[in-house]
Order: sequence, then C-alpha cells, then structure tokens
Amino acid sequence: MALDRQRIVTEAVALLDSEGLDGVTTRKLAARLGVQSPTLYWHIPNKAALVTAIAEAILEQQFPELAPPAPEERWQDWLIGLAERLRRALLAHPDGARVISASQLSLKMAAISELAMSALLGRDIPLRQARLIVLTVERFTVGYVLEEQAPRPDKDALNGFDMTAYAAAYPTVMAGVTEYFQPGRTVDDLFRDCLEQIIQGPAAQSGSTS
Amino acid sequence: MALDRQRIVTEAVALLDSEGLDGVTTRKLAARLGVQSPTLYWHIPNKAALVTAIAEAILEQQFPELAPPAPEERWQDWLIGLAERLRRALLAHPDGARVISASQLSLKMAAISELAMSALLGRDIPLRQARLIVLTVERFTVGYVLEEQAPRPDKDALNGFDMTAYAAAYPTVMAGVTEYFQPGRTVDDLFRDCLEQIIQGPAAQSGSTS
DNA sequence: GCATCTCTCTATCACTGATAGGGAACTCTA
DNA sequence: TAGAGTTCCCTATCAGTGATAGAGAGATGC
Repeated sequence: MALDRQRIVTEAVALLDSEGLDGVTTRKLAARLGVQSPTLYWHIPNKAALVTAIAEAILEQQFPELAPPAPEERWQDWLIGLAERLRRALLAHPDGARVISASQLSLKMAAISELAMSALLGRDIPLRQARLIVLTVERFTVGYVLEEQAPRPDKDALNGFDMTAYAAAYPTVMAGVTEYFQPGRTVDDLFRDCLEQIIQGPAAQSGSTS
Repeated sequence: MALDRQRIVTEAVALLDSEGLDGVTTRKLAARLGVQSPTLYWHIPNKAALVTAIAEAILEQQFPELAPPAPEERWQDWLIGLAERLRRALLAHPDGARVISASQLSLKMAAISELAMSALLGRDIPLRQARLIVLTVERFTVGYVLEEQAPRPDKDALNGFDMTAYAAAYPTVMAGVTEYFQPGRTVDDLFRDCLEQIIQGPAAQSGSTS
C-alpha cells in the first residue's frame, strides 16, 4: 500500500495505543509501515508535526460531527456532555492528554470552541461570559485528564514513602478522598461534579451540590 | 564544593531557566556542576526523579510558607490569590507547567491542597464541596498555564496557515478574543476571570460578571 | 529519448539516558 | 597503626533518538 500522510498518522495512533507516547519513535513507526525511518521525513517535516497530527486524529475520532444542543436541552447539560466527550477522547489513548497538550494549533479544538461558544450565545449568554466558561471548561479538562493519566509512581519511589505519615500530614485531603469515593463513586463522577462547579454559574441554579 | 542533591537540583533549575526543559540533560547539568554525567546517578536514581525534584523546588520557591486566610478576608479572594501564586510559580520558569505535570507525587502540592481545603472547611464549606473547588482550581491552573506556555508554532507551520480563513471559520472564537483584549486587558485578567467562574459558586454571589 | 519529479533508500551525525566497573580518598574498627 | 569497608567520582560503552545528506529507482511529462 502506498505510503501517505494519512496512513502514517493512522499507524502512529496505533503505535501510541500499544506503547504510549514515548514509544512513538520514527524508527518503530517506520518499521510498522514497512519502510526506513528517513522516508517519513518526506511526508512529515518533523516529529512535532507528527504529534500534532496524532492529536488532530484523536479529536477527529471522538468528534466526527459537532452538533449544537437540542432546543429543549439545557445548555449546561449539553456543555457537560461536550466536556465529557473531550475527556473520553483523551482517555481513549495512552498519554492522550499529553499528546493534546504537546500539540500546537489544533483546528479541531478550535472548532469545538467555536461550536460551544456559539451555542452559549444562542442561549443569550453574553460573549465574554461564554468565552470564559468555554475556556475554563476546556483547560480544566486537559488539566484533569493530564493528572489522571500521570504515570503511577514506580515502586522504587514508593519504597521510601510512608503512607501513614502522608495521611497524618494531609488529613483534610485524605478525608476528602475517602469521603468522596466511599459510596461507589468513580473518577467519572468526580469529573462531572467539578464541571458543575464551573458551569452552574450564571443561571443561578443556586442550590449547593452537596 | 561538594556535590549533593541540593546543589544538583538548584543547578538544574538554573539550567531549566536558561534552556527550557528539553535543555535539561544529564550532560549539560553535569558540566555546570564540574562533573561527569554518570556521577549524577550516584545522587539521583533517574531523570524522572530529577524532574520531580525540580518541580518541588519550583513550588517551594514560590510557597516558602503557607498562610491561611486572614479572619476578615473572603475565602474566595484568598483562594484566587493562592491560585494566582501557583500560576506565577509555573510561569516563573520556562516550561514550568510541563515540569509540574511531568512530576509525580508532589508533597508541596499536597500541602497546598491541604491548606486550601482546611481553609474552606474553616469557613463552613462542606468537605465534599471544598474538595471539588480546590481540585478544580488546581487542575484548571495547570491546564491554563500549560497552554499559556505552549511553544508558539514555528514559522514553517504558519506558512501554510491562512489567518483570514481561520477568522472566517471560527468567528465566535475570534470575536471573543478581540472583545476581551481590547480595553488593555491581559492574560492575567483572563486567568482571574476564569477563576471567578469556578469559585463564585456556593456563596451565591449571584451577580453575573459581565 | 531525455529530463524532471517523486519517493525511498543507505550512511551518518550529534546527542540522549543509563549501566558496568575501576580507583582514589576517606572513615570506621580492631 | 593496619586493614576493611564505604563514599563518591571517573572512563568506557550501550542502545536508542530525531534529523540530514545525498544516491538512486521508477514514473511522468515533453
């Protein structure tokens, strides 16, 4: 099969899935494509561009189409759904959040912002506030998944680590964690609750979420 | 001067400042310390541990002490100030956000969370909500600065880039940007406004910020 | 038939994190 | 004081990385 940019990116995503971002090297990628590594540079200027292309592919895969909210749908719920899809897009591949944050100038991300902002404008939210909400949600989501996907510290690092001392030093943090996760809640719930913290704002749905 | 972990980390931060995270290599670091690179491995298990130590140093530098809010201070304002200091800590060094997000298991970060959560508890905010607010603020801040520090796309990437087409494709995004920045506002204001979006919540200071 | 353009190759560069193992200098112990 | 052990830095080397130079095969156009 002929080698072209499309096939390179597809295979790069597959390589990302099986080995993580650090495993995406030009040589391994070339090997998968049955080609020598310098050949890739005919199709792609450098590795940064490759990573950007991977990011774009990841987003495209989760957002093949972009639909505004249904007329009867609360914009808050719609926006939460959008952010959850973004999170799912990042979680769908190892180091997904790292890939997105290492990429530059994503058109797909811009399209998502455009859709979200115009949806909010359509619900009579002022331009400035629409921008603030969308920006906050997007950057929070990346920050959230980035930490979610952070490598579990290796066991060597945990050797000199005293869990009970940690719990003693940061009792409130520990209490918060155990309180939250006891009734079978998951990190998905946590993400959603955080989003509501951001989004509840202007509609003054004043009730506290506790 | 004797080589020890402390001195290695200090010099690593200096190297980060002058060359960015990609410039922090074991060889360059060793050269600055007047030593051969394998020597570093006597003091430090691997590069990931070095990055974690750098992250810790960056936070320590900006948060030498951690003070709870003054009695008459609104917790919202105090928390915003805390987040702004965190942002400043990350902005104070090239790739600061990348360093923090690449590091694992930061004790200083845990201490900041502990302080913030207990401060909120002291203002009668329920444990769960305190956790949500603090977590959201922290992860948003990292996500925000990460994008703020993202490398400007190189000019090769911009060659094939049509700015007017971009503006046409994403008019709402463009309108939001130009609207926001016209009256001499800065990215600092933008960060603060986003924070208020997160924090305004439970106290029901209902006024919209527009 | 020749020239040009496309694409892939080999060979190589400078550099990276990391390990093996030698050796000098210091410290502890009998 | 003699020897043994420990600490810390060295040289040599490894496998692997992104990237470039430049040769050459094959198709395409004139």
